[in-house]
Amino acid sequence: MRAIDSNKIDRIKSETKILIVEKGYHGASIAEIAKRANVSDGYLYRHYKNKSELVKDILEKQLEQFHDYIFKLLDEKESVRTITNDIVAFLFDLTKEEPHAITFAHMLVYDHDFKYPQSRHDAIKKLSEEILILGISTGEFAKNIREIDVLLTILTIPIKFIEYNKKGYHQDKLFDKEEQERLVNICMNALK
Amino acid sequence: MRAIDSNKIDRIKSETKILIVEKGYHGASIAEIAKRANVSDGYLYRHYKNKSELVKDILEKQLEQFHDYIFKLLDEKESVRTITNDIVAFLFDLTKEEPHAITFAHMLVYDHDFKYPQSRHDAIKKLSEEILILGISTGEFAKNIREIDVLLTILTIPIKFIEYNKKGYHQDKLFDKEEQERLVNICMNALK
Amino acid sequence: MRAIDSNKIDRIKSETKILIVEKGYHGASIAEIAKRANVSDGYLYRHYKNKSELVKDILEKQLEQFHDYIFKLLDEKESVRTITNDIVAFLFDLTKEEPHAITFAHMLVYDHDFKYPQSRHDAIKKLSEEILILGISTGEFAKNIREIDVLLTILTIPIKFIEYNKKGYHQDKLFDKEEQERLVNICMNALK
Amino acid sequence: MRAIDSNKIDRIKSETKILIVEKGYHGASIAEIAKRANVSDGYLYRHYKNKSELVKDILEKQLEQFHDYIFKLLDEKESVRTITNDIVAFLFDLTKEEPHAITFAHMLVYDHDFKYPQSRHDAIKKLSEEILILGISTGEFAKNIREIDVLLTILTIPIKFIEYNKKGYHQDKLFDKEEQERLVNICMNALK
DNA sequence: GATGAATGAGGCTTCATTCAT
DNA sequence: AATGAATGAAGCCTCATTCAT
Repeated sequence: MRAIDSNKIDRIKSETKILIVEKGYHGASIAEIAKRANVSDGYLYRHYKNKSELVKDILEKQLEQFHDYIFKLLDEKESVRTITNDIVAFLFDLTKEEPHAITFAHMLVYDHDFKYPQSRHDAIKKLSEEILILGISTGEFAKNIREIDVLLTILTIPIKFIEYNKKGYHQDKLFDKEEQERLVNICMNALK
Repeated sequence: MRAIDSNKIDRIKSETKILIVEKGYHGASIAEIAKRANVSDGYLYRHYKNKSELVKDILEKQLEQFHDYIFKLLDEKESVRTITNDIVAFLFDLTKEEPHAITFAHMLVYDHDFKYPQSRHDAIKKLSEEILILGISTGEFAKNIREIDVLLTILTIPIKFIEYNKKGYHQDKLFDKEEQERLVNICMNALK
Repeated sequence: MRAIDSNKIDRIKSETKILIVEKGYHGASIAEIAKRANVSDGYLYRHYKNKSELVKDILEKQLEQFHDYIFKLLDEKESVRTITNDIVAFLFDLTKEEPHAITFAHMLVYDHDFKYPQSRHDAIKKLSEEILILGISTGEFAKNIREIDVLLTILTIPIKFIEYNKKGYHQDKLFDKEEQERLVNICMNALK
Repeated sequence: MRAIDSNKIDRIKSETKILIVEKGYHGASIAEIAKRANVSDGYLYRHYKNKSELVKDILEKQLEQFHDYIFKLLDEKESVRTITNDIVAFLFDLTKEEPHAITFAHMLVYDHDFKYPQSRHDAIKKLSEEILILGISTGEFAKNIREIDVLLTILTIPIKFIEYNKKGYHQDKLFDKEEQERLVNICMNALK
């Protein structure tokens, strides 16, 4: 990766992600990130105000990519089921490519050392809202379903599924089509 | 000779919880915990080997209480629905009494600086297992439901519901009977 | 020892010696000394101003016993050789009874955390002086021998011999008559 | 970019030596060493893993220099007397240049807080061994002389002589040729 | 633009000592 | 008289950040 990617910033981002998953936000020192990225400690501060901003940038982009993908699905698809199915597929694929991606996000959401971006909070609210509207209009959701229920199921269950797997609960089948289908069913049933 | 002032230890535990919720594990310094608890810095180390042990003790007891409660429900109740209902009620009550309790646990589960207790991991696995067996036997669960699905729904959705509320998603109605019923329905439908 | 010796102070002294040899002056904490001596932490401070005084008292008494023994020899004996022989015998016997006694003294003489007693400094000076006078008068010493040479040989070599043995230099023969004789010869030859 | 200021490290080493002689290993705090060396507290840790390593490095180099010098003498000289003479001269010169050098070493040898380097232990054993062989072959030593006797005399007496002088025993003449000769005679006579 | 030497605030922890009981 | 609960000063060390080169 270092050989191919001559871009220092990319190397920094990549090593930061890895190190944070390995050692947590605090355990990931600037010195070690810089060393692994083959960059000087000071270089980092020419692009980011501080450690927190670096990490926020990485996380924000990862979440943005996820949220944008769902917004795009909402533009294209006409049923919540297909959207849910695509979300699960997206997350399964992401995990296959970057096994730590979801853990990375999880670790930071509850770390007070850097602030969770407001923009992502807003995006999640908007997504839940739009999915709710769609689900009601297509009749896939019961009448008393609310935004938070969408958040609790479609946007939480697939992510938690991946995390629990990594943590050693349930390891028979890994992220295949059958699991994917079961997850989608669980989510859709939940909101029916 | 003076008797051990058990208030002091209680104050330490209480302030530790609050401070960790406010500032995270790292942000919660021994010095500030001691100051808020009106106790000397060194006092803490007469009762706990170190910061990590103090926090682990608090967390473990809280989780143990929760898990034991569910084990008791499993002994007494005969349907998953009533158990789920009681779990939600328990968590709502806990949150009313100690608004930070669940956030506190969340913050630590993903912190690398101290190890999540294996005993709790095991307890959660056993709980999912037993609830699954009950749900299958009563016909409340579909045939293809697995342990992890129980974990993802009954043991995750109510907790996440409370967390998302605290974080400002959906704040109209707080933890009343109506919400409780809706959550139970979502969980039971999910696994049907 | 504890059962026989009901005297708390003696138990404290004894455990202090052992612990200092095991862990050094700093490593020997009041808490552990008190625990081993089966006495409360505070008890100690009813008899000694502080840790340093406790240790000084123990050391001083041990050195005093040694020095007084030599003064007595000087009163009784008429040759340096017999005195030297008795000194070596005394130190060998002491080491057999209390293997750590000499190490204990060595550890403290160079520890700045407590002051070496002036009285012992004076005693050593006086001893060297008197032995020198005797050696010159008996013709056992050369004319150019001085106090410090007595100190360097008769009062240093036997002690260092025991220490070096404990530290693992030369372990064939332990503190027997043959070794004793050799040491005495070395000292006497040195000053001839 | 700045080059490493080797003066700083030298200053640290120098002040560490002085402070340890003044106050002992424990009494010499990192904070005071840094302050006296006009360096930040943390600076030290960019060059040494911890306090113990810093001190060990200083001590080891000093002892190594001394031992290497003696090994060199053994290669070149053909009598123990000339070697002993050179050892005493070396130590006298060292003390004139660095009055604390020998005290510094003494203080650490008996301190439990940091381990005496095994390499130095081995070197001393080897030195005693080689000097013994030479002394026997030249007829300078009696037949019953052993390694430990060499250690007790040639390698101990000159050092102790300097220490006792610093401590105020015998201060008339300081480290001149006459004293040197007397010390050599004492050592050589001892082993004859 | 880039480096990496150097800083120093702040964290955790220990333990001799005090004093209420 | 004796205890041992409680204190808090002081120590070691880490690491994000700065800035001279």
